[in-house]
Amino acid sequence: MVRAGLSAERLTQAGAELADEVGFDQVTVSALARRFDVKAASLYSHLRNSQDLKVRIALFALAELADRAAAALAGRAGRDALTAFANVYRDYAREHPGRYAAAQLRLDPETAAASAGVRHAEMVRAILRGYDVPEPDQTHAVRLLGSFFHGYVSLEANGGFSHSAPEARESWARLLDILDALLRTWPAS
Amino acid sequence: MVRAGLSAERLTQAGAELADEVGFDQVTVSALARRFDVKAASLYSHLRNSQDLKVRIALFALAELADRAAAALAGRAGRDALTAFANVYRDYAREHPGRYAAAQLRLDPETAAASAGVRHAEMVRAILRGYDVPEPDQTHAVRLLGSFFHGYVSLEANGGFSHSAPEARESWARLLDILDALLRTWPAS
DNA sequence: CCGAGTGCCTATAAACTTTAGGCAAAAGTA
DNA sequence: TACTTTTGCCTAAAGTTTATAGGCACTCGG
Repeated sequence: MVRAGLSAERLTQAGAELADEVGFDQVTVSALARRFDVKAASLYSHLRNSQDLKVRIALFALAELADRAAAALAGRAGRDALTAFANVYRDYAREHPGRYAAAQLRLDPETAAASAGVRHAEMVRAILRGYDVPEPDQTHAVRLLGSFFHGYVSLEANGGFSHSAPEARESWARLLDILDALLRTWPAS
Repeated sequence: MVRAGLSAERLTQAGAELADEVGFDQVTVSALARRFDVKAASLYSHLRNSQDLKVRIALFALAELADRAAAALAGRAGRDALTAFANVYRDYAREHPGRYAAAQLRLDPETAAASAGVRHAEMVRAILRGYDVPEPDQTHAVRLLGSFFHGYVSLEANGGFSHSAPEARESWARLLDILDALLRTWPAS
C-alpha cells in the first residue's frame, strides 16, 4: 500500500487549485481527499479541521500574491510601479479566482497580523514614495489605492461590470491614469 | 399543533438576520429551521434548496441597500449626495455585515440583471450628474466610485484597516473629500 | 360543517465533518 | 541486518447537513 505523501503544504497547494476550479466555498476536506485518492479522515493528521484548510489556502494565496506584486515592483517607481502592481492584482484574480476569493477570507487579528497581508500594505506605501503625498495623508492614500484595487477586481470578478459597454480593461487603464494624476497633484488638506 | 407560518419572504428575512448574527456562510437550511422551531425538511416547500436561500438573502440585501441609498440621495446633489450615498454603504456594512456579505454573492447574469444591483449603478451615475465629468469618462467614474466604496467597506469589514493608526472613519471622510475634488476637476483624456 | 389543499411532519438516504483506534510502512538505532 | 519507534493512512463510527418522498392534520372556501 503505497503512501500518498500528504503534507499540510501539498494539501494547501492542491486546495488552492481546487478552489480555482470549483470555487473557494466548494473546497471541502472530502473533495480534497478524493483528489489524492485517500480517505477524508486521513487529512486530519495534517489539518486541524475544515476551517484550518481554508485559512491555510487564504494565507497561501496572500503570500503568492504578495510575491508576485513584489516581483512586479522591483526596479519600478511612480506610475510604472502603480500600474505594474495594480495589474498583478487584476491578473491574479482573473487567473486564480478561487485563490483571490480565499485571500478575502476573514482572518482573526493575530493570524492576519502574521500574514502576507501586511506586506501588501507595505508595498502600496512603497509605491507612494514615488509621489509627493504629504505625510499626514499617506495612510489615507494607501487606503484609497487598496480599496480601489480590491473593489475593482472584486466587482469585475463578480460580474459587476459585465453588462455595460466599455470593457473592464479599458476602464482599468483609464482609472489608473486618473489615480496617477491624482497622486501627482494630491490636494492639500 | 400550531403552524409556524413560514413563507419564502419570512425565511429570507430571518435568514438575513441569521447572517448578521453568525456570518453569511454559516447560514444553513438547518439553522434557519431551528430558528423557527421547525424541521429542516419543512423549509423545502418554500425554498428550492440551500443555494436558493442564499440567493434570496442576497437579493433582499441588494434591494434593502438600494432603498436606503435612494432615500439618502433624495434631495441631495454634488458632494452632499456623494457622502450621503457613501455613508449608507459603510453604515449598512457595519450594521449588517452578514447582509453586506450576502450582497456580494456571485449571481448568474440574468438574476443579476433583474436584481437591485442595477439600481446601484444607476444611483452612482445619478451622483455624477452633480459633477462635470465628460461623457466618455462617465462609466469609468462610476466604476471608480463603485470600486472605492465597495473596496473600502469590504476591507474595513475584514479588518484590513484595524492595525494602523488613523481611524477608518477619518480616512473615509478625507477620501470622500479627495474624490469630490477629483470629480469636480476631472482630468481631460 | 365538510371537502380540498397545503403546511409541516416523519422517515430516509447520501454527503461531509470529525474523533478514535489500528496496522503497516518508513525511519532511526544498534 | 534486525529491532524499535514513529508516522501515515486506514476502518469504524457518530453527528450534522442537504434533499426527497409520502403522510397527517390544520385551514379555508363553499
